Amino acid sequence: MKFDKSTFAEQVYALTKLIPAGRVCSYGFIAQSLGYPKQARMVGWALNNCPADVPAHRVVNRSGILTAKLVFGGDKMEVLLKAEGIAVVDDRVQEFKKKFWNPMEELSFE
DNA sequence: TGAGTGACTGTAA
DNA sequence: CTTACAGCCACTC
Repeated sequence: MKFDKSTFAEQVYALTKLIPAGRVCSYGFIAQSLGYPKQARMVGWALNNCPADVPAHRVVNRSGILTAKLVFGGDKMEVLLKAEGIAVVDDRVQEFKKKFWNPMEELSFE
């Protein structure tokens, strides 16, 4: 594991920061990538306490739904995503499968 | 110490 | 894709 030196939350931040603009990822996938397949809720918790430099708006649930939008406090999340080229309709990411970012492809986690 | 809650997910219908 | 149920962990009261 590449981030095993950091805490779970720090790992989440690190991975989230690596998400390229115009791409999104799911809580569960991040958790799984870090070695905690059932800790999706902890990813959400971590991002809830995330520093300002973490692009948490690129992280959605498995259906591509902007569950964090409400917590973001308005439509900031949706605006940010749209600014990066991600179509958002009714709190849902359009072409979610296509926009999904797979950490394994970029980082060669093995 | 224990019950309640949550930025979730897998399975089933 | 949605809805419903159960499981999961950390945090708050």
